[in-house]
Amino acid sequence: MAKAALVRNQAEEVNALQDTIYVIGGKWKLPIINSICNGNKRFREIERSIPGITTRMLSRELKEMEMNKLIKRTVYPDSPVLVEYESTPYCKTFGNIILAMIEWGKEHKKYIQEEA
Amino acid sequence: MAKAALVRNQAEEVNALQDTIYVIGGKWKLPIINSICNGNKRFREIERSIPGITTRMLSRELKEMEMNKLIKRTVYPDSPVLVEYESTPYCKTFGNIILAMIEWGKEHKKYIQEEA
DNA sequence: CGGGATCCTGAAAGATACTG
DNA sequence: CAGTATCTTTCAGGATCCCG
Repeated sequence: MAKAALVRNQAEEVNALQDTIYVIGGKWKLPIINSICNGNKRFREIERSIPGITTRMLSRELKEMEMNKLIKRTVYPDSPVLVEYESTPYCKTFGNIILAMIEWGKEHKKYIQEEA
Repeated sequence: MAKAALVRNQAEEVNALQDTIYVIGGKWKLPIINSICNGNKRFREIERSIPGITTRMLSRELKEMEMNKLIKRTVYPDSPVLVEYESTPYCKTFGNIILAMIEWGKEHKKYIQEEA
């Protein structure tokens, strides 16, 4: 009984972990979420804030994230057209993951530098 | 000055985030780390604990993780041969990330189920 | 500025079979 | 049990050019 419960919980946790990996998989989703949550609103602004990303990838990811209600896209049809992206509350649920990963990355860098 | 500091910190955080994504990228590294940290030691045991993984992927990842000092591999050369994998302290530094991701996955499942 | 449309490659991952 | 060896496929991601 206790054994069964333990096994079930482990399976549940692996599944949860794999689901999360599936949702935020790839190189760009978390950096984009992070950028927008940091207050970047414009396309080029977000682009510049993420080293290495191309317009194509940013465009694709933003579109997908809008469909998935992760961000809100607003067009102000003056000329020239102005577009703004905002994070939704749902987007902010990734905060803990992003913080943990930033933290790990900083520690890792320290570790690497001490070794060298 | 304050602005410069803010910008620098943001850049530093993006880099840390991207470094972390690079290190734990792919579908399998975190689930494997999680499994071993949960006490699974044997190859087939780890394999069974991770839905969808193939022996090939597990074999490759374990080898790489051993090289990177994430795990320790011990062979007990009785017959039949016995092999055990253990997590190193370095491996455990991913704990917070994994916990945050498991937590998110569970919440996400609740959210999906409420919608349906 | 804010993207879209195409074309293309490399690496990740899957399938299957086999070994000591 | 604990893997290795091939072969194949998919697709995320890059490069480039184009548009209003």
